[in-house]
Amino acid sequence: MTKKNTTIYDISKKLNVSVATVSRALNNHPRISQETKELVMAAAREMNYKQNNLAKALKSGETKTVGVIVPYINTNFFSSVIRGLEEELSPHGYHVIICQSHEDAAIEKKQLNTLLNTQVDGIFISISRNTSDMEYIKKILATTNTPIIFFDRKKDIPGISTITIDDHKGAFMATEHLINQGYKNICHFSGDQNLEIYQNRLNGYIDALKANDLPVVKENIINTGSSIEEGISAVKNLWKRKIKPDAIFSASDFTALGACKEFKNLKVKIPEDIGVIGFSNEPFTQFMELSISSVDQTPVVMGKIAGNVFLERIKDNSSGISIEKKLVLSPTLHIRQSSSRKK
Amino acid sequence: MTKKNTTIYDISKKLNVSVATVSRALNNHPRISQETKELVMAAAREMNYKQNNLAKALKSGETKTVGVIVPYINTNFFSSVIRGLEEELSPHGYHVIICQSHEDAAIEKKQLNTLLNTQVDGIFISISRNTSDMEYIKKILATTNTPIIFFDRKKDIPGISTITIDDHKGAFMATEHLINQGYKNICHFSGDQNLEIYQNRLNGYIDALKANDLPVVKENIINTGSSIEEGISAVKNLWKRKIKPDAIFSASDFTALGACKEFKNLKVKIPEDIGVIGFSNEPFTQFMELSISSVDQTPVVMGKIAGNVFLERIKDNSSGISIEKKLVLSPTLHIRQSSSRKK
DNA sequence: TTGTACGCGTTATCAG
DNA sequence: CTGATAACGCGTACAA
Repeated sequence: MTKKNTTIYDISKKLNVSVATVSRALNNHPRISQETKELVMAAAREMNYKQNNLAKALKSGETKTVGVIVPYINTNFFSSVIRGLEEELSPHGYHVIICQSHEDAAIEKKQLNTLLNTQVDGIFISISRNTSDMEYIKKILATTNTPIIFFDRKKDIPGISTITIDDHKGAFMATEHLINQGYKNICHFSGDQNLEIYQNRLNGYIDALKANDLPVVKENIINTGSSIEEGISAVKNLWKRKIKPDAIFSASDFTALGACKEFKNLKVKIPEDIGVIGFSNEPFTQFMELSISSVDQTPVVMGKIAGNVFLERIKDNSSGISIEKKLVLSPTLHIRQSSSRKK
Repeated sequence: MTKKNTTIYDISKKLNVSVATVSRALNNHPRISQETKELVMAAAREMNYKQNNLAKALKSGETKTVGVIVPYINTNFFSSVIRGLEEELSPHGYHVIICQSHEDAAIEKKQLNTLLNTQVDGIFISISRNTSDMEYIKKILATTNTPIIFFDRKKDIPGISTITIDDHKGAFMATEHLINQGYKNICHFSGDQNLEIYQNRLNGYIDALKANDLPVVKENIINTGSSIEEGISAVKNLWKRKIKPDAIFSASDFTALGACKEFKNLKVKIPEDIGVIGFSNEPFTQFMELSISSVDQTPVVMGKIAGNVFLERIKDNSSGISIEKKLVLSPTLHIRQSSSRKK
């Protein structure tokens, strides 16, 4: 009762030709007569033949499939990167398998291995918060040809290409924008310092202060995560101080949002009394009645470029060369109401 | 120079046993001595053996991979469904391939075919806006065993299981909530009527009015898409009327947002002068300073249930039975400021 | 308990 | 231009 797919054997039997001929006809091989070509094509259509990519992959060693591992897929940033990836690779016949690490290094490692077992042609990773051990990745690099590409959340490893945005620059721009708006006592909500992106944002903040002859105050660097709640409680603590800040550059839009909520609660006026700017350009930042300034990471573009790096790498691979690339995209500052004090 | 993966042949050669023994040892076959089992395992680890799922799949006919086709992946709803799908299927060893139809029936059809060629074990689809021809899907159903499952945006086809939410109920609840808040002249922003979900929301709205002895006014059903801009312009047109509505039930959160923006612009007070409620429970609806009421579709749950339907179907398949399921989830009403007039 | 040999569906090589 | 056959890596029926 199980429906069987028709194979080139079925076609060859029906037409009394060899499977080799059928295969060649189907692949439009030059040394095959137009006549039989059409004959085969017609039979294939009639018998509803569908090429079995599995067998082809086993033979050729190419699955035309790539894997991508992200912490969670249902965030604006990661789903947008994956969108870009799919749109870049799909026209070249590649499928995209998605895996979630749930911010867990152990799961991430496991996903990586199952992807390798599935013989994907390439793997894209944005590492989890607590990923630190890179030895097993180096081992994979040494024992396989599968290209691994990091995007956004990366570590520097020889042989691995990376696509990131210039977080330092984004943070620098955001901070300097606040300074230009006349804010002088600027706090930073820092995000998880285990990740390079947040280290870079912190450094961008510090360097912008220095470049503008403002003091770097240790107490103004607040260690937060990336949630609304942490933004709220950070502001609560801040407002117990005698000397209060007049601006906040948050490494996350969500903590920025939490801050805005709490400021409203405290009847502190934005942007008059305090300036706020976030990072990521989450959709909600522009929807708010009091729109929140933010740094855009152009995630769809990042995905497309990651896909392109992979395609180039595949091409280079066949010609023997394969040099890692370190691509850094430039972020865009979106200035909105929450930080616009000057007219 | 190309690094070759080690196969069971390599292990068998090294250990001077047959490939069959290696294969069995690796799969923990009962009738194999503990001794050789450990020997093989050790060698496998040492030689960095990775099972080639491709070959296994070709042999077994199961790829342990499913495909999912959605209009776009980077929307909160679809990426959340896919998250649920991945979390349900991953523990069972399945990978998820994602495809985007870009709201184009032709692309959707093409994606479906390439997924079929890749021999996926199942396909999940939320159809595009302009998908109407179902003949080729019926043909696929007739000629292959691959289960196809629709979620959210569906058509009724014998043999295809569907997972949806009760859009009629969600719309009914939303409308009745507005009525209970004392609103009497309620408009509906309707969304694309080619899709069942929007038809059902419209009908839910109409039935709620009837159930509460309110007149169904044709002019109060506004044909909109799902963008902020359309919400804005719809309100602009509405406010040219002599008799103005006092509430809006929008089939989309984005048109609801547009409406709120325009009302602010017009200095119309929400919820005092006009009540607004949307649909989808997009993250931003709760973030707004004036939070927007909405109907939650529980997308992650929908994805998990879709995955579960697939798993059950696979099980049933081997036992010969396979009856389609039509699952309808119940939506949840989230009442927020934009529609809360009574204390 | 272990080994031999075949098949999954394709493509590629070598003959003719 | 076409045909026979090996090979991709694995699991398994059959045999020992």
